[in-house]
Amino acid sequence: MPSEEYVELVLSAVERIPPGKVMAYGDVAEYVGQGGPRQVGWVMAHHGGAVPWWRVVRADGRPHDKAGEAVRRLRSEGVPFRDPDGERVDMRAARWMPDLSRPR
DNA sequence: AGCCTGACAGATA
DNA sequence: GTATCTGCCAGGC
Repeated sequence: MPSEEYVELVLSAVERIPPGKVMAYGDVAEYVGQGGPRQVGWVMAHHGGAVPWWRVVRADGRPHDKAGEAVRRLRSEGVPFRDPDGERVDMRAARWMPDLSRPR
């Protein structure tokens, strides 16, 4: 079980993702500098309700909630999809990383 | 220790 | 394009 501090790091990173953009689990892990994609997944599974969880997707662009609420929200934010079905986000265009030079 | 599981990722076939 | 496998990190049994 990750420390509370780790949980906070992950959640704060997710909170910074602007509408219309997304981050992969691995991206979040890289940003917080510890753990891995699966740890981020753990955090989201247990504390995701408090943050814009739908902006965290798999590296291949598939949202966790396939064809469900995530896709609906992402579409309404203008996130580009590779296919009309909304199966996969266009990561090339929608991928985002926090501005390291301007933390907080 | 050994094996299994998971909101994952990358490589390979 | 899909399907599998292996690696990854942390935890549960």
